[in-house]
Amino acid sequence: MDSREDLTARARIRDAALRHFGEHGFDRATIRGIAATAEVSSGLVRHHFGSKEALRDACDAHLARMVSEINDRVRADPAPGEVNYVSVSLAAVGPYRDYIRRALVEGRAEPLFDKVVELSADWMAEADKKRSDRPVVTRQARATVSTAMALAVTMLHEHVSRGLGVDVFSPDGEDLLARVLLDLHSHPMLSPDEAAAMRARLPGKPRKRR
Amino acid sequence: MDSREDLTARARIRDAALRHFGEHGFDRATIRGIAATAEVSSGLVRHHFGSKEALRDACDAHLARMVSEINDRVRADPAPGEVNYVSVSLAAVGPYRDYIRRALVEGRAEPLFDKVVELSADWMAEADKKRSDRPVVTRQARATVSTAMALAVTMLHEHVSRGLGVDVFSPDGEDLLARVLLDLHSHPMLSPDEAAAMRARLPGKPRKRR
DNA sequence: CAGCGTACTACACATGCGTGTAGTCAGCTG
DNA sequence: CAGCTGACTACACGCATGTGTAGTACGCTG
Repeated sequence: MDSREDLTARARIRDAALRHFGEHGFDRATIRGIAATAEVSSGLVRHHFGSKEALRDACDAHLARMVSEINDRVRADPAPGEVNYVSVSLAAVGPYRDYIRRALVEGRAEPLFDKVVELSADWMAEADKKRSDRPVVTRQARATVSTAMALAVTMLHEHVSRGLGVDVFSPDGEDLLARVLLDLHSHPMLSPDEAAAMRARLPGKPRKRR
Repeated sequence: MDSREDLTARARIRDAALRHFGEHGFDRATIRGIAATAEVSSGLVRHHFGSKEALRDACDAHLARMVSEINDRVRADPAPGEVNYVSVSLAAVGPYRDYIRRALVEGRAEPLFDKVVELSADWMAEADKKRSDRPVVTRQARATVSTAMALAVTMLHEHVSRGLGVDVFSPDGEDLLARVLLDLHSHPMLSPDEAAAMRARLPGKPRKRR
């Protein structure tokens, strides 16, 4: 098998950029380095993408397409018991993990985040059916925060790995993480009364559903 | 009041660096820019800190000191009903927020993260007393993941703000966020049986407490 | 074959940046 | 006063990097 994997030069450049941006960050990554990885001249990078920023935009766009595909796949398959399907799906993207992490933290990759929120909201809609009390905040709001939390482990994987004593991206780490998440997600930190009491102590007027 | 705030040049440089690193990131921030903000020559930056990386190390160290102080203060004051004291404390640091965010995501600022985990573990020890079943994973592990989750909103604040429709760092945003967190933390995503079922379906041998 | 557009390369340019050097000035010590 | 040390500045060097330009090879179309 050819090391260039039969991809067009343009695609090879994009993939190399994804890797370099992910590994070193946008600033430290160099067009020359990307070109070398893609086995093309640095001029060709400019020829195809125009500028470094445009190259990153192309990477973002490519990522958005891939996330759409994953999204459709997950949506097609009910995948019932998957708590942290979010992390799983993202981890599955493998080499793109670092890129995604940076993109998310820098506030880019909106479609990615929003798609995952959608998914989360769907799942939450199911869960809400079994719920006795009426939520005081939108499902959208809950899904958003919940998504951010689900992504936290990936975002802070160095620290989480250190705290757990295992690399969270290793099989052992994933296993332990799953057990921790199961525990956290099945044991509320607050009882309903505690929550109500604290909500009552919140400053400002009681907020209506938005 | 003097705009230079009566700080020594060294301190002004450090503070300026904190701001610049936070706003633009380590790479995009320039020693010259930092020097300008601190109203000193770029040479003095080198004189005091030796190199750009050493300057960042000094920032990290300064941050660690501040976090220690916050840590002690929080520990001294029982601060009973504070769910998201983590975010609160960090948000309180204000101008350092962006710096902290980057440091955490880049895997630096270990003392910061670990201190917060400690705090979280303390809180969790209290909560565990009211718990009927015996956790299958360490408190340390739960505290770690829980801390990462608590930090998620700050890490991904752009996306969370977009999802909530309010800037999470504005008063309105903080209020809404508190309500969302109260809801999420008082309603488990999984029932104990569901969790048990899913745990049973996990691959690998059942893991002992570590 | 002529003409032409596209993929692609080699190379030069300009610039911003971290760093290194030399030197000034104030304050302290003997 | 002489001598020294440390805070501080001005300035130049070298280098990496994004970008711009000129040119080549190849395939298509008439």
